[in-house]
Amino acid sequence: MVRVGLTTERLTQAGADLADEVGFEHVTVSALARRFDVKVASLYSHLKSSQDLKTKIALLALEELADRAADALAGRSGKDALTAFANVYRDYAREHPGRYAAARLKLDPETAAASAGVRHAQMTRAILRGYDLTEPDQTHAVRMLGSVFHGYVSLELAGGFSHTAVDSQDSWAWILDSLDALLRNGTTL
Amino acid sequence: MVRVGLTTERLTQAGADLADEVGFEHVTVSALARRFDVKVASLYSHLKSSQDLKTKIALLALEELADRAADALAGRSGKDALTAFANVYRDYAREHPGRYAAARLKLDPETAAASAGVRHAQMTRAILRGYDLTEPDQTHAVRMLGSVFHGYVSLELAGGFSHTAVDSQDSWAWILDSLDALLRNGTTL
DNA sequence: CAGTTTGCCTAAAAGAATTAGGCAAATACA
DNA sequence: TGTATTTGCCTAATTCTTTTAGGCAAACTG
Repeated sequence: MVRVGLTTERLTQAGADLADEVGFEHVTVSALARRFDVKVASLYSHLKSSQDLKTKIALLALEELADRAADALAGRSGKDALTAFANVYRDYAREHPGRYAAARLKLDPETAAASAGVRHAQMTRAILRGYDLTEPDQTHAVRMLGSVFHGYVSLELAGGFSHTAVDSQDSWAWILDSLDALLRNGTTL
Repeated sequence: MVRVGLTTERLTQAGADLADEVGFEHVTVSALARRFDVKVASLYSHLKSSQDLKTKIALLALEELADRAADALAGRSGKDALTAFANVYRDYAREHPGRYAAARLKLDPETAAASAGVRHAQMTRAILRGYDLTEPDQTHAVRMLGSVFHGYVSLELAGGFSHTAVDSQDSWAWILDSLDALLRNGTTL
């Protein structure tokens, strides 16, 4: 009976990889056990439940995403920062569709408050400091940016933009131009 | 052995109701059978599989949403149309969170092409006719509107906007104002 | 009212989640 | 180094969900 060396971290990582391969909705404790070639019950020393596994994958994805975003924002401001930030989301979702789906999991309020989700909000506000917005407009703008980024990425991932001849990359650039213009003009449009 | 009168339509309807009550991800053939007080196997005369049920709920939701949107658009144009259309999405998602989640299910291309999803795209284009956009800008704008509506609604539903003092309704209005202004100004921002 | 269709059933297999309790490997400690 | 303790992974069992096969009776067809 050789010990494989399971830990919560390794399980979470492998679960995230599994999500990218088969889709987050198909991540299961059984499949994860198979991947480590151990019995299912063995995972329950490290994970409370199937839901717990999903939550841990979500938190991992949020961390990774926040780390990448922080990297991308370093030394940038204005439209440059906006674009870099937006591309982090889009690129991450394309590279890691399962992890991205996990990041969209609805977390209970305490878990969400302790997650990297708060860093995301902070970074969005940091970007908006490059534009001239005061409250409550800044909050409105935070929400708008979050909506556009998440909405675009998730529609694109679902294949929603593959029917038309127009290239998705062009639409993305156009949208970022538009958002930048919008924010520069403040509320006086 | 009294016959309950199961039909695919009744099952789909009840499945949609169930989704609104317990969440689309918790919709199961077993739960649906329980609701009709019949044995699980009985549903398989009307449904091919669990996936089939989910797809049918998704198609139902897309139809309902398109019907509401068509109603809302009748006799409106410009910002009035834009606002009415956007509110249909948001209101539907708030009234029927399970159905809305179902409508976001990834459908295989043929199913999607035969679904009410195409009406949604057509209506979005109809709204944009009230603004002065030519291709490919119109396509970019279609994608942007879709992203914002879907993104906002899904973030709001996930509770993402409940942490701040700023009212979600105000942000929504601000965003619609911004989009209208953006589209009115064309690409010359 | 006989014949056919068909709706809901029982039965059964297989995958997935979860808990309880056990044995052996790793670690601690004398 | 040998013993004691912890702990990692196991077997076993329960429950729930999905899905298929085959049967009987109710509802239409004539």
